[in-house]
Amino acid sequence: MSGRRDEVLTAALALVDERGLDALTMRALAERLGVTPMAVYRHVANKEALLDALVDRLIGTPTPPDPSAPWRDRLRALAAAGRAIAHAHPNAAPLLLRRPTRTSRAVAFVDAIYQALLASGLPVEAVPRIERLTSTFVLGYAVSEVGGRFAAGPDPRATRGDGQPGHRRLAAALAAPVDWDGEFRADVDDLISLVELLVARTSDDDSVAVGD
Amino acid sequence: MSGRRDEVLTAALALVDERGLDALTMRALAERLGVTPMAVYRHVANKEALLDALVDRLIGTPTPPDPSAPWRDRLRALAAAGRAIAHAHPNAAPLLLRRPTRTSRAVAFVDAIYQALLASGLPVEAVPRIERLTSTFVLGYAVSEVGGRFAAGPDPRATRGDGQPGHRRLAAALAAPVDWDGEFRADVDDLISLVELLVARTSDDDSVAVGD
DNA sequence: ACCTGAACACCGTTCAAGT
DNA sequence: ACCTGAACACCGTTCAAGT
Repeated sequence: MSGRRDEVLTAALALVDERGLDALTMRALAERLGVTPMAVYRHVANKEALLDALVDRLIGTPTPPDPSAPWRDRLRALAAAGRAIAHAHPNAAPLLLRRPTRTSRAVAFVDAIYQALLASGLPVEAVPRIERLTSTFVLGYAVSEVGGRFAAGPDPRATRGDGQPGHRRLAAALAAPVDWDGEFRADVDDLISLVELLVARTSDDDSVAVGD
Repeated sequence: MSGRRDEVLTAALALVDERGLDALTMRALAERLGVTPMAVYRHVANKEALLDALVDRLIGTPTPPDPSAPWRDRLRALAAAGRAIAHAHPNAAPLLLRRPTRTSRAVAFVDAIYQALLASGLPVEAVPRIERLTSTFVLGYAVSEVGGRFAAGPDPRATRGDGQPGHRRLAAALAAPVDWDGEFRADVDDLISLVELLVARTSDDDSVAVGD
């Protein structure tokens, strides 16, 4: 936890931002720090640990929303914050889906989602599941977006699914350019609608069977 | 497209299955094929292309569901098939979220989802978005699952979010073991409920404003 | 069409040693 | 506490050459 470790992580993240994840080598990192490759190992156990520390630093960036705000706004803010991390560091984004991240900052992030979902009135036993559903979607969307998994290139697209009945019927919709910000907001709003639906089902049914 | 290329991909996938993604090196692959490293380059342009071909092979495995089946069943089958790929090849699974995959097999998979969503009555202009929402979730879930992102280890879990209010309120729910198959089915059913909700909203509102 | 052999410019990590 | 230097066992990929 020496002060130097922070410098190492800052340099590592800068390297990834500038030149991509593949360019992050212990040797390149050492060079950027003006030091021998082996000197890096004083501050980080090995490359795996370096990547984990990087994820922790990424997750630690956003500040959790005010717990007194309405739960819908909190969920929207948390989703936007998760996506913003990937946008701020597109090259590092794939790491977000790569590790358990049990660090305290990651736990704090999850906890903020738990609190928002609890405030919605969702039954306690459904909260962890919906948290995983939500954060899996948010991370998956953001990583797909910056990683180019969604990027339907302009020219190949027209002929892409020609023989496919679904693509043919959707030709017009698929030809239009996509507003990714708008799509993400619509998705998050849909997930909020889903939460509301589950809450409504719970209160409809007063003999709620729990457990076993 | 020579017959040998298939052997190369089969060997590559076997290598990944047995020894992990990191063990897939051009040299190790060559050795498994009983050949010089450079001989592999006759059948695959470079390592990137090898990985892309591997993704295509993974996606090509499942057969699309019978188009005459009810759309809900089709969606469930497609989701299960996507998840099954990750379970069959856990070491290769991370590749699924790593590339655009515009190959014809990937397009066929997406098209089957399009067809199911169109059959649900979802408005045409919402179908691509809900397809992305759905497949992002399915792939994200499956990859997280086999990659250990969800795996809350047994002992660290009890004390994991101690200071966190959300975790504290959920202590009982978080202590219970998770049925991942059941959770996935519940998630897919929830997404189906969401589709139904969007369909209902569309027909409620007869002045559907579209476009611009 | 398919494969080899030597080489180049890299990796992560170990060990023993220095200050 | 922090860093160096040499070494080991690897990488992906090029080029020129062979059959």
